[in-house]
Amino acid sequence: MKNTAIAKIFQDIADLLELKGEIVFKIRAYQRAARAIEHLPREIAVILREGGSLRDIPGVGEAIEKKTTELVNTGKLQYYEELRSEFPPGITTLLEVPGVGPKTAMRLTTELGVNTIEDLEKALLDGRVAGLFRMGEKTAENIKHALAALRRKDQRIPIGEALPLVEQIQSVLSTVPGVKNIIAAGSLRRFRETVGDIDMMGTADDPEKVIQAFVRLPMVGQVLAQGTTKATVLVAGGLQVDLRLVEHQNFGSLLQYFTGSKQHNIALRTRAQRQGLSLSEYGITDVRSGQIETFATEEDYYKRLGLQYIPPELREDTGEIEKAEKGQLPGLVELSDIKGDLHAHTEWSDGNGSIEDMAVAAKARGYQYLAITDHSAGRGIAHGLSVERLKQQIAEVRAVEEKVGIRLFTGMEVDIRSDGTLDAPEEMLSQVDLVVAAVHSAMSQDQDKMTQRMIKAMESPHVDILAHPTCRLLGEREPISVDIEAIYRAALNNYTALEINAMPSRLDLKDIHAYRAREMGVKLVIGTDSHRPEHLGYMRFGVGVARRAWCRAEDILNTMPLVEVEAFLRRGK
DNA sequence: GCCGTTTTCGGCCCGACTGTTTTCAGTCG
Repeated sequence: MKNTAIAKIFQDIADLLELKGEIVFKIRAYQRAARAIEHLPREIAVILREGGSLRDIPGVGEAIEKKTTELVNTGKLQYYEELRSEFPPGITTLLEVPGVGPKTAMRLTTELGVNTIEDLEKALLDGRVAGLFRMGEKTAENIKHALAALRRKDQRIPIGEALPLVEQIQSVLSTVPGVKNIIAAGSLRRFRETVGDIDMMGTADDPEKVIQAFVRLPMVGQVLAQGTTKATVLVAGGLQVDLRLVEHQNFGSLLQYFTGSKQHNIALRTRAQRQGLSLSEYGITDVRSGQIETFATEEDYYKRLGLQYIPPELREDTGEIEKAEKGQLPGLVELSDIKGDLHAHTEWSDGNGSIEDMAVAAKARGYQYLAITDHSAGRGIAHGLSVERLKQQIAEVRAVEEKVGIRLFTGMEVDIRSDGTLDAPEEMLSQVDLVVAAVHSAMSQDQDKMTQRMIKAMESPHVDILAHPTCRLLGEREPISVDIEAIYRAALNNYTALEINAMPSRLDLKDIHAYRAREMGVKLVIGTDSHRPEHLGYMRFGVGVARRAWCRAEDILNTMPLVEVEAFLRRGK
């Protein structure tokens, strides 16, 4: 059983216990464990198989360890089955409706026989909800709206769409006179791969003016609320954007609060409590004296708590606070550390720019090198390179290299066939500086076959990089089924770098995978898989993933200067 | 149910909003 499935069950248990009216602390314990398991960089099944302990996972104690073990070993959990049988099936879906909490859900079920979203809709329409004791027209109306919004709302949107939107908003609002800061907090600032909504914060001399400019932005579809310091709007696709203006001296505490994650903040407050401090979005209060200290910057805020500054990408309550206490947080890789891109396409296969276009764009980014890795001739891939065309391409790469003045690596992105062989003859593979291998077909193979297939490819003496290792497309295609730990080991044994593919639709490896790979000592590389010159800008998305994986510059191959990358390519695997 | 330079027992994050009350429960982030 996968971690995601285990986490889902514990979250479900928390919901059911909430409906049951259990004490909140027990409910929180299950929620915390669910989140911790969801974010775990290793599969629990693997940890157990290797005789490891689950008690190291924060929030997992004796009872939850036992239940997790039962789930992994039998695929079922007695406790969960019994708990579920106490309620009508589907009742927890009611909790997904904003405004409906456990108390309301239970009353809907017991007093109105409402068990599903459809039942709820009917009960709202015929006025039964409004007729409940301590409920009224207004409450029913609010639930009706929330339900409509829930249906309309698209899934969480990829960070690749959200970030450019935020930057548009920033660029307009920062021109309003008197604006000092405008920044997105929340999951976007933590660089999660998808975001549910956008929380923006700022400081300004005249907040009202900024709010007015905000609600008049061209991308705003509907204004939900507008006050003097706060406004909420919907933009295209139903995405909600909040803007909140605050006093300058409070900016640090507020930014910290709204950046989250919730789990990080809870852990932080629990710790502060032991020091006699109480944390809130307004600052840090000394419980005994009642004195509140405010903070203009997050750096000062963390410092006051006796902690190293914790970068937003690490704020997930996965051990960052303990490390910050000891001053042991790693210095994370920055976009400015990147010295080149080792995965790019041109019009020689399915790309949209010439070799020169790509080289010029790479040079403009300050890169020392760029690899041209067009597709091999394999089935399903447009305009793959033949032996003859590759020869011509190499000649052109060399000419452009001379002309533009940037080191260009000749290369190929070669398809890994279903049996693990490479879709290019030896005479091609041996001619290029760098080979990127990737799965593009037969993605539904079973786990054993897929794992063997990829390992076989990595064992080829020519393969330098395994690209987008899990082949997922965010919101579109599930990852392939593969023993990911075996892939890490094979990468290590065969001196193959694993790619963090920076295309916003891929982000593959994802954060927790990259975390574990790094921990095992695997060399990672961030590649944009660019198909046109401006795609080189995707690099920042890959860097975001790497930072969430706690990567330092030295963990990433393409932060290395040219000579070291050349040494890597000559490593004689 | 978890956890410990207060504790193996007794605690457990913080504040705001809303609607329906007549002092607050429920929900949210």
